[in-house]
Amino acid sequence: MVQRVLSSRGERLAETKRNVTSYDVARHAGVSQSAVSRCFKPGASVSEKMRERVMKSVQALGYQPNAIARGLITRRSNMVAVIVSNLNFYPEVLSQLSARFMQRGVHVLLFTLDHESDVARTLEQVAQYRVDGVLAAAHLTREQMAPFHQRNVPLVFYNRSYRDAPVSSVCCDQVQGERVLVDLLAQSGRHQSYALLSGPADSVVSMQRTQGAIERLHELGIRDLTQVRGDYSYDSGRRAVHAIFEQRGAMTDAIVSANDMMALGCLDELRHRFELDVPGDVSLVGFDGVRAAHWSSFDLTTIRQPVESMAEAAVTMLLERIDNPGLPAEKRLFSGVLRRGATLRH
Amino acid sequence: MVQRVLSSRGERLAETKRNVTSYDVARHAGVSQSAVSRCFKPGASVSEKMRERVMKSVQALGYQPNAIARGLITRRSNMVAVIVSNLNFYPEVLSQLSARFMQRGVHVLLFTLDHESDVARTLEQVAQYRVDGVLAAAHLTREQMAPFHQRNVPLVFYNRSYRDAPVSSVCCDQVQGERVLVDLLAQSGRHQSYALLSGPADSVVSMQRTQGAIERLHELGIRDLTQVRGDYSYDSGRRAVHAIFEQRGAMTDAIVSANDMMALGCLDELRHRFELDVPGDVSLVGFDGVRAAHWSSFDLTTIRQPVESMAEAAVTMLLERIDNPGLPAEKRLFSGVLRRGATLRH
DNA sequence: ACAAGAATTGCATCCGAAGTCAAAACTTTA
DNA sequence: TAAAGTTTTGACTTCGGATGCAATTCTTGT
Repeated sequence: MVQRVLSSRGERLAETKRNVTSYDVARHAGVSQSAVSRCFKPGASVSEKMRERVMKSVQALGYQPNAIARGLITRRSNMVAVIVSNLNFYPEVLSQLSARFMQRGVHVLLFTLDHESDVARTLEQVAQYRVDGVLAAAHLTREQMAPFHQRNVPLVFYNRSYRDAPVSSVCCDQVQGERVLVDLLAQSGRHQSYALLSGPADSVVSMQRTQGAIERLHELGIRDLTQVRGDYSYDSGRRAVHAIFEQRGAMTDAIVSANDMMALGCLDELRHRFELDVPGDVSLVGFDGVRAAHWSSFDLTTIRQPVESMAEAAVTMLLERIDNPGLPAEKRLFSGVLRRGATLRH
Repeated sequence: MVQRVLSSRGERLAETKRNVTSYDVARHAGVSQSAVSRCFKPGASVSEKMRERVMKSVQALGYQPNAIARGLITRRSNMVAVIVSNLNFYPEVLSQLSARFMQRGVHVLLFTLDHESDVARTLEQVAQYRVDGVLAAAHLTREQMAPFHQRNVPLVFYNRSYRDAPVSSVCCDQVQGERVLVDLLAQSGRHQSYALLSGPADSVVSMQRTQGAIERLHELGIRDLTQVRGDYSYDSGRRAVHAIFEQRGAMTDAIVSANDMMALGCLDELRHRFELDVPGDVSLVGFDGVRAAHWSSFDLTTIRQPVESMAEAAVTMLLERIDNPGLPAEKRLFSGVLRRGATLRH
C-alpha cells in the first residue's frame, strides 16, 4: 500500500512539482526569506555580497517571484483592466494602449464586450481581480462606476465623456470634427441634398457625431436632409446607400457618414452598384482616419482621430491616478485632424 | 500632534479604505470565515439558512471575493496569457480568442510584441503572473518554451508549428493553401511570368507560404519568377509592385502575395499608378481572407483562414490541457477556404 | 582596541481566501 | 428517547512574498 502511494506520487512528480519559492532560494543560499525578497525590491537595503549570493541561487533554481503573492500583500496587482466594446474595437487603439502599458511595466487584463450588454458581469470580474485601474472604451452607467470610486480604483474613459460626472476621459472632439466636415462639404461643392448616416443607436460617439453634423447643417440652412442608420460596419454602409435612395427617391449630393468603415461601404456601393462617380456625383466624408481610408482606391476625406496622442494621454492619466489617488478627474479633448481626400466635389 | 494625525487619517479615510474581506462578511453575519468562503464555492456543503444569511451580509457590505488571494491558495489564477506579435495582429483573431475565453470564465492577460524581439522579457512577465496557460501567436525558441513545460503550464501556438517538438498548435495549412492558389493561377490564365511577394524574413508563416508557392511553381515547370519581399503591410505591397517592375524590367502576368494586405496594396498600385487592369493585365492572389478582401473595390481571390474554427480549437485545446495536464501535445491543421474573387484572369 | 553610529540581516506578522479535520447540530431508526 | 448516522460548521493552517522592527554586523573615529 505504501509503495503504491509512493510510486503514484513518484509518477505524479512532474505534474505536481511545486514552483520555486523565495523560501527555496533562501534555503539554497543559506539566508532568510526576507533577504531574497529584498533582492527583488529596487532600492532596498542589501549588501553586494548578499545580492550576488542570492542571485546565484536564483539562477540555480530558476526562481521567478510570484506576482500573485506579491499583489496580495502589496495590494498592487500591477494590472489594469482594458474594456473595449467589440464595435469600436478598431485594432489600432488596443495595440497602442497595450504597447504603452507594457512599456511601463503594467499588465493588461483584456475584457471585450459583445453587445455592451454583459457589462455588469464583466465589471464584477474586473473588481474581483483587484486591478489597479480601469481603462474603458465602453459605456458605463453611474451606478456601474460607483464601486470603482468607492474602492478608489481610477477609471479613465476612452472616447466617452460624462458631461456632468467627475470622471476622467480622453476623447476626440466628435462634434467639432463633424462640424468641420460639414463646413467643408458646404464650401466645396454646390450640394443641395445631404444624407446623414449614423452609427448604432446605443453609441454615444455616433450620437455626438450625428448631433454635430445636424447642428451645423441646420445653421447653414440646409433643408434637404435624409437620415439613415447603420451599425458602423462596411456592409451597413453599403446597405445605407440603398436606404437613402429609397427613402428619398433619388440619391443625395452628399453623404456624411458617422465613421470611415461605413463611408467605405457607401463609396464602393455608389461606384460599383449605382455606377455613380464619387466625387463627381456624390461627395462623401467619414470619420476616424482608419488605415483603409488612405488607400488609393478610396482616398476618403475624413477626420483622423489622433490615436497615438489619445492612447498616450489615456495611459498616462490612468497611471498618474494610480500612483497618486488624490488627483482630480480630468477630461482631455483632442481635436481630430482633417484629412482632405478625393471624395469631395469642388 | 495627535489631532493632526487623527485628522490626517480622517481625511485619508476614503483613500485608504480597506476592501471588504470575507472576514468582514463573517463578522457581519456572525459566522466563520470558512462559511463565507464556502458560500462562493459551488457544490460546497452549506445549509440554505447559512447561505441566505451570508448573502445578505455580502449584499450589505458589497463584498467581492479577491481573485488574487484565491489564486494564491488554489494555484489557479484563472488567467491565460495571450501573446500576439503586432504584425500578425489582425483584430479578428484576438477578438475571437478573447470572446471565447471570457465566455468560459477565463481571463486574458494580453501581451503584444513589437518586434518579436522583446520576447524574453515578456515571457518573464508571463511566468511571474502564474497564468494557467499560454496562447502564443508568436515565435518562441525551444529554450523559451522550456520553463513552461517544466512548470507544467500548457502552451498552445496559433499559426506556428514546431515540426519536431511536442508542442500543441493550431494552424492553417499555409503550404497547401498556397499550392491551391498557384494551381488556380496556372489553370485559369495563360500566365507566363510570375512574381512572388513574401512577408518579413522572420515570419514562419510567410516562409511556409512562400515555400508552398515556389514548390508548386517549380512542379508546374514555371521558370519566369520574380521574388520580392514586403513586411505584410499595404504600403509594402504598393512598393513591391515597383520593385517587381524594376527587377524584371516589366510587369509580370501574375502576382502571388503572401498575405491580403500586401495584395491590396499591389492591386491599388497596379490600377491607379501603373494604370494596369486587374485581372486583365495582371492576375493577383492573396492569403488570409481579411474583411477588406471582400470589399467590392477589390474582390480579391484568396484563401480564407477559418478564424472562428481555429480560435475555438485553440481555446479548447488550451483549456483542456489546463484541466488535464496529462494530455499529450496535439497539432491541428485547418485547411484554408478558397475564395474566388475577380482578380484572376480566365 | 573600543564606543558610537550606520548599514545589513532575520524574525515574526500580514495580506485574503480555501481546505482539512474535528466538533457541533441535526436526522433517522430502533 | 437514546444510539447511530448524516450534515453543517468553525478553528486552524496554508499559499508566497513584503515589511516593521529588533538584532547583528560593519564602519568610522579616537
